[in-house]
Amino acid sequence: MSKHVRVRFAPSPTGPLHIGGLRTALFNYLFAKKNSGDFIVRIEDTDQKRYVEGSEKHIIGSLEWCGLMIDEGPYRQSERNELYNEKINELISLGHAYYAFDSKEELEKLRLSYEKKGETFIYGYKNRLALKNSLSLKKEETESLIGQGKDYVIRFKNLGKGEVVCFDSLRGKVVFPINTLDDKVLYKSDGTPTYHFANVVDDFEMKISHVIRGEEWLPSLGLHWLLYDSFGWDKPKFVHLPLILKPQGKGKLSKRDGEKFGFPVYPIKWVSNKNEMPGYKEFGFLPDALVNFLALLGWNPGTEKELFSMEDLIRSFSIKGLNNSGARFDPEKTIWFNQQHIRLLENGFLEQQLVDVLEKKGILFDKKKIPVVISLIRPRLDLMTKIYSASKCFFVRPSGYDKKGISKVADASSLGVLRDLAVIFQNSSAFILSNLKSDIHEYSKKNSLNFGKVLGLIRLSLVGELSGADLFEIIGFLEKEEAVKRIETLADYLTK
RNA sequence: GGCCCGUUCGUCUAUCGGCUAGGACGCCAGGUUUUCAUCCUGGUAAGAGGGGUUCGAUUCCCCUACGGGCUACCA
Repeated sequence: MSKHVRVRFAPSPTGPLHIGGLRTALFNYLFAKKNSGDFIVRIEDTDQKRYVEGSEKHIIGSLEWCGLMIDEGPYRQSERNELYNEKINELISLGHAYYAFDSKEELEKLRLSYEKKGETFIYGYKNRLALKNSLSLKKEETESLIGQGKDYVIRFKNLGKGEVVCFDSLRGKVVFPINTLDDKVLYKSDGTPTYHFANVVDDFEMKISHVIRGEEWLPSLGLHWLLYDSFGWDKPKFVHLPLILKPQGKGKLSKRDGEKFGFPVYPIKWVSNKNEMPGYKEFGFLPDALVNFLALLGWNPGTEKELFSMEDLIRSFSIKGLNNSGARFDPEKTIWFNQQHIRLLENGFLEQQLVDVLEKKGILFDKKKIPVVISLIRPRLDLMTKIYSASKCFFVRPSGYDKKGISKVADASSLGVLRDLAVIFQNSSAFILSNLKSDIHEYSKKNSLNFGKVLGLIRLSLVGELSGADLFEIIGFLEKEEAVKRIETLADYLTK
């Protein structure tokens, strides 16, 4: 009975897509897929001045990387001018729009003078007859001005009184007194529509059933509502999503917060002639993890489940689970989600990733040993980019030693201890790890050394730092000769 | 300034009038018998304030405060 679900994601190509926009796209996508509907992408490029080269590519690329499959589009508003022309003429003949000839400078002046009085200038019902437009001028004057090629815009003609009662699926009734609304410009003097007009026309023409967009559009809902009414069109359902706020401080998340706080704000890297900003992908995040995190920022399934695949999200998604207050973005939690999603990965996938890095770095390795390495490093992988740093000790000798690590475990006695350890390793004839462990324990006890510190010393010599896989697993992997060699190398290093 | 929206642990959130206010991230402590990490257990910490309505309000209504958004021939 209810009509076919069609939703759209409508970004403007004024720069890269950031995670706020991505989340809007995601909720649209989830809603569409949940209801076997269509996910449409429409590029809102009515403002040529703000067009940024490469934006569209970045937007589409980001959606693709996250697994948001586009059913229709991308449409471009710049290619649909004929339609808007037709519709604006219709609106004028319906008496709901009019020509206005005031220059930007004149209006700017007016605004300023109102501001000085502590009032707000509204181009609308109250004062439009005192301004230069087709409502105040005689018909001939208007025609002559247009005939002369004078610049004009087309404005929406507000009723001026009463109120417009709108509905938002999340907030219920939203009421705007019409006298606080202005006669918004629908058509610019360059002959292209503004956002408001193109957006409403397209949503109608594309048979959009649900408009799911950011809360920053809520103040425009009144205007949009009136536009639908003026045309006599059926309205879609409206859902205004809460905004994503900065991790710290005031305001909504912005593109510059990434640089400021050191976390990515773009799904994939953004390259412009000015700079190159890595995205979640380049930081080592899995798209599923980003999607999972973003979905839970402003939505909840009503259960205590936290980990979702895209399929899970589609299955559980509902508008009712959406929440209506802004959410602060927490970079820490994205890492946790990523770690969790890495744990869900197939071994084969991780093994292939490791093989790829090793080959790229030109490091020789025994392919049979890859699965063992993966099983050892897997629990400590939070970012995919760490797959190499976490496993390099299995393939190459430390290129240096972590300074903090040295200061933590090394002291005057370390040199002697390392020499002794090399001997213990050497003498461990069968090289059975449990025996080796008890040998080292006994040695520490005999020399009243802290066992943990001794192990730290060994770790430092084998790995180069005080982190990584289980120490005895590493020793077993490297085997006696290599382990001894690395211990002696650290000893030599400390001699200097 | 005007208009619109919002307000539960530090953060993300649950609660559709009965709450000893639940979960997750983070942090802290302990355990997996002495390394790294995972994991497990426990701990920490909250309904902005004031009025109503009600037997009973975090939940409903109003006011204030605070936060957010919009206020362009930008989207």
